[in-house]
Amino acid sequence: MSFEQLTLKNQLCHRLYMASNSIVRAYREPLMKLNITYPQYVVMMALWEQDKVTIAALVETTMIDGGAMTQILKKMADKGLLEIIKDQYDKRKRLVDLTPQGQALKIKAVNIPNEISCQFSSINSVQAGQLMQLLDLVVNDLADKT
Amino acid sequence: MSFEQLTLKNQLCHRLYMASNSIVRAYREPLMKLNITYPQYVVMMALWEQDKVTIAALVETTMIDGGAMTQILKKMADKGLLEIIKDQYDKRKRLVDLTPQGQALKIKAVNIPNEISCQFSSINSVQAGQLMQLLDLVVNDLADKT
DNA sequence: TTATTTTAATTTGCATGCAAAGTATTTGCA
DNA sequence: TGCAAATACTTTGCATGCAAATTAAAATAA
Repeated sequence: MSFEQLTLKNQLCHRLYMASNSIVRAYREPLMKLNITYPQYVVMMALWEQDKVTIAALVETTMIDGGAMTQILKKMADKGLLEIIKDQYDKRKRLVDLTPQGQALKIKAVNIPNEISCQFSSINSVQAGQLMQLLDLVVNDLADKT
Repeated sequence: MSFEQLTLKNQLCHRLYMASNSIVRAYREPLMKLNITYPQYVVMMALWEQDKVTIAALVETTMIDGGAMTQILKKMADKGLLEIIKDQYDKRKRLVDLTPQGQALKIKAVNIPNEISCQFSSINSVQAGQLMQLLDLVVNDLADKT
């Protein structure tokens, strides 16, 4: 156990922290055209894949905090992108339902992945795949450590 | 340009987002013993490496936002970990100086990297190295895109 | 059935991340 | 020298992330 590990350049975590912040920042401008933030974009992607899901399901898919999710969904509902409906069979649950505008936003968003990937001049698709696999390992290792 | 890219499972960014949040969350408990947050820990690591630096230098090293840095340093100063001194040669600048307590905290922190790495059961050191290299590429590609 | 426990969301308080505006100082140029 | 432009920070407003407390409803046990 040495002090050498306590160095920023040796910290996987700091790398992740910087990379995550950098890439979220990169999304900011393209997403501004859609009038949504990055976490809101994540929610939209989840809903474009599967609509009319419970908030709990959305929390699991996106890994966004439940408390934050409430606030995020409220803002998105205010923008008219979705509606939050009570589940008639279990009144504790709420179902999130995209509005036509929410559905339509997908078309405006379709080019965003390309806009972003254009900024990665030094990473090819193989490396991107490797990176995603390694990140999955990180997330899995850290999951459910209650 | 297909809709298939607009899928959470195909999003490098979402992987990064989840991984970064997960790992910062993992640091929460160990750091609570030191009474600091993760960004504060990053600042401490930077200062343990090099003390008496300007705030601008700290911002560059840590990649923490300047506005946030002001707040973070203020809290750390309140805790007695550091002092913020005016640069006598350039009164716009401030120098950050660790107190003896700030220096001493390093000893209590020395085991944290091990505590964290123990949680990575499915990643070996080679993969960790690969991951860090790939993340550096990401950060570099996205830097200075003003 | 009633009481206890669990589940699903919301709310609250604190700590950032980030953009934009504001404040001192210092530089640089006419 | 004098003033505009650049620097180095700080402040402010908004949007999360996260833990903890709270509320409402359903499931389970007694």
